[in-house]
Amino acid sequence: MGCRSCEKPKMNYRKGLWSPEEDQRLRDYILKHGLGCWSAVPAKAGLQRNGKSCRLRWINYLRPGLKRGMFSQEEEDVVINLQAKLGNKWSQIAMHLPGRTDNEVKNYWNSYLKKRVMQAQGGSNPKSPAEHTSMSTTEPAMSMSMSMSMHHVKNSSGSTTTSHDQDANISSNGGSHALSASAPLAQQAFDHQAQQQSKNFVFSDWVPGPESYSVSAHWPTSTASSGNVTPSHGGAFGDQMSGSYGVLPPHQDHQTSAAAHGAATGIAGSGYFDLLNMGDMYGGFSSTNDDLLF
DNA sequence: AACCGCAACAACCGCAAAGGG
DNA sequence: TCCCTTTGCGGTTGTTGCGGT
Repeated sequence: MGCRSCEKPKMNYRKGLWSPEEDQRLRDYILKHGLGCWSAVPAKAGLQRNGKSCRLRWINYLRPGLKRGMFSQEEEDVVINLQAKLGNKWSQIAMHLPGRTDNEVKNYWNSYLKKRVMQAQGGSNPKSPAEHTSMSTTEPAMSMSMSMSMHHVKNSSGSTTTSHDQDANISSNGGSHALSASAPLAQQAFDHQAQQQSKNFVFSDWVPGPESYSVSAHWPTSTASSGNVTPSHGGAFGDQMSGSYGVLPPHQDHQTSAAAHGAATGIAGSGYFDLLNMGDMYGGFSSTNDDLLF
């Protein structure tokens, strides 16, 4: 783990929001050199950030395959139920949500789902992580039933829309019930979705810059899951990271309008790198297993 | 138009675990 | 085995945009 070869000159690191230029630098660097010693990335990429910040930026925003935008009903169900079962183990929860980061899940929970759960529970405080932990290790099924009235909304054939096989396997460790949300919660979540209609369910606006990339990156071969890396929509994103990307409009800032996101979505299916499919390509993507699957 | 409150999200901070020398 | 460094995770804070008054 330690990377003693990494020089680390003491410097005043930049903080705050990332500029498009910084994003581009980091993206370029990772594409060319792959993931390695984060502490060395800033210097080598010409960024005045610390490695920690670079890592976070890559994981939460720049890396390919990320979904952006509202959570689907199924994703909400997964978050609610896994939170009830695991507590605030956001990285573990995120593992079940391809394309979602632990940070995104955490934010979504804190800003929305937690309140919904509280309301559904009659205003009582959500369980503390400790409570979750102890309950999940001893009586997970009880934990589920206590947190909300459960009923099945998914069938065993994997009708979840995440199209990730892993999702079909989500179940309580000790129980036989499928993960699901209570009807009130589901309705509330649906209402929330309706309110957020303007936010399209899109994938990362991770798009190449003005130039075409011809990448021959040094992705750790041991981490390039050959089983998952199966470009099926024209994109070449195998363990060689070879191929060139189409020329796209300049990178949009992450807070662009839904229309801009929609444009990106359209691009994905029109001969450019299929970002949509990448969510499946990197099925296990989460902040906790980048190095394993990338 | 200005102010305020709120929601959403990006990013930082601190801690613990992991790994190499 | 210890020390140091890096990485990963979760909590928290900061920023921005939007709607209401």
